[in-house]
Amino acid sequence: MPSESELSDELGVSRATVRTALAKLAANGLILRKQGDGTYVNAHVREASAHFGNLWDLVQLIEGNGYKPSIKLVSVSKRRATEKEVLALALETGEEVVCLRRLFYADDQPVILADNAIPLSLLKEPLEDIDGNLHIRDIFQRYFHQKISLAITEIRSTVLGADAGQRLGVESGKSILQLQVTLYGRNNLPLAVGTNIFNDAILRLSLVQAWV
Amino acid sequence: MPSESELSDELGVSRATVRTALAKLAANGLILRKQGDGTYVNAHVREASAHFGNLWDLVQLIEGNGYKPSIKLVSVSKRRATEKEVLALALETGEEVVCLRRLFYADDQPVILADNAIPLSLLKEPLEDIDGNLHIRDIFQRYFHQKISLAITEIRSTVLGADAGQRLGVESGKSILQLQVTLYGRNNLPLAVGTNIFNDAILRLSLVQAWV
DNA sequence: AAGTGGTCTAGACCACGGC
DNA sequence: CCGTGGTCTAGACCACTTG
Repeated sequence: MPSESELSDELGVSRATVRTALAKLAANGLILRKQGDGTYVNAHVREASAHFGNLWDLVQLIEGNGYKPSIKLVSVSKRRATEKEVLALALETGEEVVCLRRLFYADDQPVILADNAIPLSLLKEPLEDIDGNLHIRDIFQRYFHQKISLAITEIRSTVLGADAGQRLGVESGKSILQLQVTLYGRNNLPLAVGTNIFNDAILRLSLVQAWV
Repeated sequence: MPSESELSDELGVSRATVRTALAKLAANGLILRKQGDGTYVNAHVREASAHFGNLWDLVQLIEGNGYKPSIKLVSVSKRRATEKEVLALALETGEEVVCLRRLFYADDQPVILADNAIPLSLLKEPLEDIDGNLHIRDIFQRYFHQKISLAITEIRSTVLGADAGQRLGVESGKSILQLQVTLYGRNNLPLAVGTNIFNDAILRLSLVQAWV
């Protein structure tokens, strides 16, 4: 790529401005910077599906694999929080959670079964209004009036159960990926916990890391 | 945290300098920045094991789980590259690769079985000299005179084979994580492909993503 | 309204890599 | 040696959040 000074001349901005822009690209692994040498575009990025560590953004994950993503709501309900959920979501025992079960498709093929539990106390709109086909980001914005600011994803290997197997159209008993996600809001409080059963026979889960 | 202006005053540096420092922390999810509000330390980071997307750095991964890491060389040899390796490493058919098989321990418990294949043509020192207990970064620096600049890791779920099961002290047939890593050098050419069998019953593989 | 982080300028010097 | 990116300064204004 052109050097920083060339870019700042051509674009009519200061070098500092060019640098902050390039820094963002570099942070996502899109370009590689080498002191004393130059800046290069990262030709290997296309090989990865989750460029920016967006493990929790299932829509992007499917797109990154070159498929057209779509979401289908399986069920929405409310129930008492389990002990695990009480712990993870910082609830009082006996509090209720909203349960979203959704199925993600890649080109009309089911690939991810996503279960989410969200504290009922955060819900700002009627439960029945929830449009389960939306992006999780928009669901939180619209019905919970919350913004997601942090996600922690734990990746596990597990054996596919009968129920999930049927939903995904895969014989149960197979080895499959499980992404356990905890989402946090702007106030640093937990918004949701989720379990995503991920058919890694169809979708690749690959990450880039650019070295300093 | 103190505001940028406070920090720049206290530390006697310009605000721009403070900003670049904070930007690095934010990129790794260690702090959260909110325009119009302030900068906050991310208390949830400690829940993650691989903060910086370092999926290929197994030593850091083990440390992140709170264990003391150690490496034991199982075998080092050379052989013809497989077809897959020819493709992934951009070799000619029939070229040879150096094969490193290593076992990673967490507090003296085997947790990761790592197989690496590196083009023999890159080797700059005698094969026998290789110290398999070193960090992969140092192995490349010392014996191949190469620096790792990019890594792409693909995460899969698989069934544990008999051989790997024995090495890891786990009964074979279990569901387990497989990390397939491709390392690239400064010149953007592939340095190595690796398959890491990862016992996720002991080690957690968790990642943070800070939202913008 | 006051304070925060986000963006930007126009300079300067340093550390590194390739030739 | 020269050009590259890395670091740094001392200002300025804007966008946003909170009280």
